[in-house]
Amino acid sequence: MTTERYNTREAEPRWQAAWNDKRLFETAADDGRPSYYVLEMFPYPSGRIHMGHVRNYAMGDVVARYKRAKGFSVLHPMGWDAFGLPAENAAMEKKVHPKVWTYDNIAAMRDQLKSIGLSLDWSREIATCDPDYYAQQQRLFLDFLKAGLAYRRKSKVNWDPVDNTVLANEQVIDGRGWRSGALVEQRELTQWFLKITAFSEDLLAALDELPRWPEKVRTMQKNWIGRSEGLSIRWEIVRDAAHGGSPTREIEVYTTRPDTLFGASFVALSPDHPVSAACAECEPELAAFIEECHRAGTSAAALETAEKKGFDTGLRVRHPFDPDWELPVYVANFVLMDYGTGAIFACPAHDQRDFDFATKYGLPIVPVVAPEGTDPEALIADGAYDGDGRLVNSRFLDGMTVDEAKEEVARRLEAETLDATPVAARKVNWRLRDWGISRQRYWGCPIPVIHCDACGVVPVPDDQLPVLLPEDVSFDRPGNPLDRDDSWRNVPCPTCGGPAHRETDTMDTFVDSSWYFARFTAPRAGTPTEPAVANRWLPVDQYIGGVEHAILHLLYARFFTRAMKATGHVGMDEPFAGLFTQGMVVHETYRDADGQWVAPAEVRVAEADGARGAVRISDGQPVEIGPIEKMSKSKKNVIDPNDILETYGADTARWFMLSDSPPERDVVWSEAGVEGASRRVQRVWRLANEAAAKGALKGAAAPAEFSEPALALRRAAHGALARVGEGIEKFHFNVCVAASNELTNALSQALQGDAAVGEDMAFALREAAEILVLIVAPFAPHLAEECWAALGHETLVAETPWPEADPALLASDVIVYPVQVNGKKRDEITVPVDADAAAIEAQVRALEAVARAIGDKPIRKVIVVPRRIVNVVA
RNA sequence: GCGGACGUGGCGAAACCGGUAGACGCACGGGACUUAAAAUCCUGGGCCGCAAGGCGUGCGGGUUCGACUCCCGCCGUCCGCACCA
Repeated sequence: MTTERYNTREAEPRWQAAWNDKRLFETAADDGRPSYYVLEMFPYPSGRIHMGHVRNYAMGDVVARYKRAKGFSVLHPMGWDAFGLPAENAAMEKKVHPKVWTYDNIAAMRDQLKSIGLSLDWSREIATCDPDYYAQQQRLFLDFLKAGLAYRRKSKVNWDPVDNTVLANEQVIDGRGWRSGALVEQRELTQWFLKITAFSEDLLAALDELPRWPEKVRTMQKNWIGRSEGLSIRWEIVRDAAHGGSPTREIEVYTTRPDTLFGASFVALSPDHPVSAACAECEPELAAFIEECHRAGTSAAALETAEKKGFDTGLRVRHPFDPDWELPVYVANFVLMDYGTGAIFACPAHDQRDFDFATKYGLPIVPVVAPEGTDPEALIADGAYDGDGRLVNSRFLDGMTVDEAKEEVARRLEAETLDATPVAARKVNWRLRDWGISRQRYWGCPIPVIHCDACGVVPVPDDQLPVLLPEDVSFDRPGNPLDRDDSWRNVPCPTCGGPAHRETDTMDTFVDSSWYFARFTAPRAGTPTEPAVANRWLPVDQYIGGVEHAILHLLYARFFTRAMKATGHVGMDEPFAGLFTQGMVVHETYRDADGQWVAPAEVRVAEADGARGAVRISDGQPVEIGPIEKMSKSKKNVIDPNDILETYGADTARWFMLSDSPPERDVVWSEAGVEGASRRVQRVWRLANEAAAKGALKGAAAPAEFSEPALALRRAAHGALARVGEGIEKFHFNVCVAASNELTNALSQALQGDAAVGEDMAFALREAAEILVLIVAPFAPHLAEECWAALGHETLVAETPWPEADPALLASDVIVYPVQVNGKKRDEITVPVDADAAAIEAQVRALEAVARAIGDKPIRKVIVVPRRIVNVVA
């Protein structure tokens, strides 16, 4: 037995160099092989990779290496999502230019990623902050502008008056800027939008044609897009406010429950509704109420718990079905301006919000829907009823089902008119809004337009692209450096030559990641894509990343692909045919007696008397073991991949990431688990060397006859081979690892003892070792190369085809039938595969265990399920 | 509140289409090798029970010769969205 150990630190860089020298992972030109595009979500260059990256890229690499071995032409590129706020923060805090900071980080992370041994085509590397990349993004933007898919409008934004910048919703904490702590204002700014709503219907419908996406993600997108069918109803204003009044003669509301119209008790307006504003002009108390709503509205926490509040405007509207029925109009804090028409009619009996409101202000609550045989009043005794039923208290609707009543109301109101136009119209409403992409930031892709007083918004002409970011900027003052850089900002108008200025907003960084997968297919092209090449590779066959991008990134990318199709850059609608969302890497947390977090590296965990305990290594003080949580700096439960790679090597880290836990679930990182993976790596290496010494020579012919032990080993090898291939196709990597472990165990068994082996076993040993090496290769590629060389090969595993499992060895010539009596297993019998049911039954009836189990009852039936099981019914 | 997912040994988990529940691994026990340890190898184990046997996939029902798997009703955990009319 060999006592040496496999030296990962020496071997891994050596094999990486070997792959690199042969340029094995650079994607070949179209050579007629079927193509396969594997992509993992590209990282933000924070400066260090984390364990989540290792897991994500290990999964992608398994697929890439497997598909390559299966004969596909594989595209597996890597790049950097390199624009964004952290670079500007670093510039402010550390006085480093964002560009320098970003490219330094990229260099550091590239080295780290390369040490993992991923089969990436580095020749296609892109960073979204490369002028080459964002130049093409500017072309796309201008094409979208021309196609009407980009436009400018006024929009409310969160404005931080101290930092002079716009904040995203998630950057506003309790109504204050996350950085400055200043009270955030709502400001109207003119912003650029991309018209994602142009594709609402298609983005929704096409989700049903993405069978290889997780159901969860499709559902989340469906909810986000939020299609609803309803009726838009115009209510005539019959009495104006005491002083002043409404600018219009009517109020339009949107409802999905027109059937409840006879249960209407009031109309409610959003505080931002134009009619609310008009009424407020002569009604200081109302103005104050609206102001209060705005203040409360900035805090998400306040919104959740906010009490329903309203203010009677004094306006009265006429019920569409009854000229004598007048309803009050309130301004209510729970009505949203940007959904529907910003106004609703309220039916308290069948909507909980309306119910709360009506209860508070003493408004009527009339039930109009109830299941047959129930008391409508009792139904709403302690809350709104939103279930199904038949109409009551509703005149001509009485007795109808909800659906019938909806249809009847729509039909009648479409026919009625108010001021010569129909009172109501059927309407489909969407929750999805257009995508605001303006950011008042430096480190992003400049929006390539010029503002001219005479000509308006002028696109930057193609020969003046790209609009490059100026490099000489300072971050010592708040606000957008582009805005105060006159030499960059002031330019002549491309149309009239007069004085003009550049757009100083840059694009949301989600734009950058909305098309990078397409750019990878022709990363150096002078146009955004080369359509013929893009069409060969896209859609991405397998995309892998975290669920946290289920909505925004994935929805934006789906929109972008459609917009790029509309502008002639690609030929398909969907960017990702297959999507896999992997779970997080989590770790135990530790706290000392003072409640301070302690890092895993400072802790020693030991088991004593069956209970796990932990102490701090430095002072031996006990440390409390806390819950397992996502790795985060604040809780200090972070494992640095660098430490792992140095101690155990890349293969161990990769192997561990893919063992045990199913890929879609969280994986708990533990020291013991890594140690285990490391032992497996060493064991495979040892067994491969032993098999090389004891097994047949490379390329030896198969003997005609195999003894039972040799045959068993061959079956184990081919069985594992089949299971691993199947497992990879289905993303069951943990099952693949288990299958390769089983083969490792079988090989180890066969290698026991010092006796020389026969020709048949020698052949089986080599065959099993080679299969083991090849099926382990996608998971632990360096190890595989080392073993492959030990087995006498001069070629690389990375260029070796995936072996075919021999079907004859997947099936045994005998079958073990479990024998049940009344569904409980009592015995088992072994019969030849071709044994017929009658013979099996006879054998089972004769079993002593069967007789014992049935006692003196007669056998009623014997069920023989071919190749599966026998059940005796007594 | 709405929507979705999940619940199997001490732990992570596996189980094809309804057919031997617990593969594989972690941790643990016993043994071999060793002056000793590490490493390695062998070996044990769902639970209760001396055993025969019984009980076991969150709980309660149902369908079936047979249910982790299908159906109905609960309980629990996690995730997403959230005043969307």
